[in-house]
Amino acid sequence: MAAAATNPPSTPKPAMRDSLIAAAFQLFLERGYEQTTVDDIVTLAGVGRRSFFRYFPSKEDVVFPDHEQCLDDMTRFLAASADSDDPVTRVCDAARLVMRMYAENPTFSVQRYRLTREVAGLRTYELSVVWRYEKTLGDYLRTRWADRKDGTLRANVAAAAVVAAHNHALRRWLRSGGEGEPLEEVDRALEFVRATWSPDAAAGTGGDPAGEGAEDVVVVITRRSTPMWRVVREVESSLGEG
Amino acid sequence: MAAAATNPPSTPKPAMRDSLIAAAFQLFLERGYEQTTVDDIVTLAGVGRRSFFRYFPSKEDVVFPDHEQCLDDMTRFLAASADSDDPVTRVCDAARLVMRMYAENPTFSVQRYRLTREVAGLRTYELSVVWRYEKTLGDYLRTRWADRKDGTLRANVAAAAVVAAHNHALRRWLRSGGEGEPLEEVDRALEFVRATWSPDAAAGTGGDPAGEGAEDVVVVITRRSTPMWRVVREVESSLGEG
DNA sequence: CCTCGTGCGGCACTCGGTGCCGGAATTTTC
DNA sequence: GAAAATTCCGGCACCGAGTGCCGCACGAGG
Repeated sequence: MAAAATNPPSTPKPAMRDSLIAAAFQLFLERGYEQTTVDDIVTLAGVGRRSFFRYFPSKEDVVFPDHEQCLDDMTRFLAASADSDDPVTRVCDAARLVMRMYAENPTFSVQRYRLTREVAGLRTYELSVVWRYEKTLGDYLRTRWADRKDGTLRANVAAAAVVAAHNHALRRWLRSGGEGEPLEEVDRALEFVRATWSPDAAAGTGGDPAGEGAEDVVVVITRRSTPMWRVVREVESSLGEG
Repeated sequence: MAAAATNPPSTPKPAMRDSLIAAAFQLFLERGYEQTTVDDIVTLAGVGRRSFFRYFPSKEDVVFPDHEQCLDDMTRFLAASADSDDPVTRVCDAARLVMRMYAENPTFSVQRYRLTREVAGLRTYELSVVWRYEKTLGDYLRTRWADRKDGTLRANVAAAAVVAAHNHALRRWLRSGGEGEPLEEVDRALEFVRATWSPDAAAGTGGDPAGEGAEDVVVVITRRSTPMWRVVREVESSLGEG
């Protein structure tokens, strides 16, 4: 809440926190989550029990040590968006942030996935985290569609759809053990959502906000039922703007 | 799971369970959820502490005493569906079941809503319940769209959209204090989802027997430098083949 | 009358989580 | 460079949720 005000350049890196995470996962993986007590963790880490709860509000939090930061990044990313951006596209890019974070440490992500699949308590905790992401996306869409008819309904449903598509790709990748390129999978899934949500015609320069150089490629998504002249007109006007 | 095999006609009605629910809500409403201990509840109900956990696995469960039954109803409802039914429509009807259950006891639902809004622990518990509904809907859609391209992705996203629309209407109604007709609101919201998901099919008619739709969305990727007439020719020939 | 199954209450215990305090380390200030 | 203040850490004591176990009362059946 009121913890870190300025630390985008480099994290102070508290050593004790990392050692607690390491000790916790070592024990979780070798004897299971519920079979490991907090006392076991702090004994292995060589610190006091009280210090554990200084860095992690609960035992579950040690399993998801980076989500708080990622949620922060997403909030800032959405806050830094311009009014000219397409809201749905922006939200999809925000979801990509989460996937990127998982992809940074594949082995860690897969290990955690195994844990969350087996332990019911961790699953519900993960649900609460996912809910915060969805709420963040929904809040952004709500403000962008404030003047629109059924704006909040549209925002809620769209946020849920984006989260579902992201999780679909994420889980597929995690189930495969971290093989393949997860970013491509999530792009496919999100493009599917975007296609069903801007059905008349969506055209623009390809994804990845940070990636330069691909200005040349144009992606067009439409439906069979849309008349060809409408597609052409939409594409031409979109190209004209760029 | 393996508890009740046959009790659709009439519930055996354990008296102690109901008295525990009544005592719990009385205390929750007058001094708050976290300020009420299980000992307080069983003292007011005049039963032993051990009996509380016989009927409710956790303190949170007493707040949602009917969801287990409702989830059971939904599962049976979906299992009893015919292959001729439109999957999306069927799932929307299943979501209506949940709304109906809330609408049966408006005051109770509103009181519970107030609690879940304030207490974080109850919110996450509710999330886990909602997740089970979403999973049930998703499993049904997955089997119905097993042969379809991107069937599981489509199922996951559609289930999430239906749940989001349902929750949107539900929360609006709960926030209003239980005024108005909740079923109408949820119908509107679900129709919105159905419109964005089966746009070709008109509302009401069973339509679209699971054949069309998957290949409805067309994705075209090309370059800026490609002449428009080549793009059009390519798209038209590609559509002709399909 | 005895027995067996069941539902309930009453412990005693584990473990997650918190408040509080004292001490050590580190930084600030003169 | 020493004293003072702040921060960080460990060690309690404590609360409350949840569980295992045992004993007891009650009703059904031989």
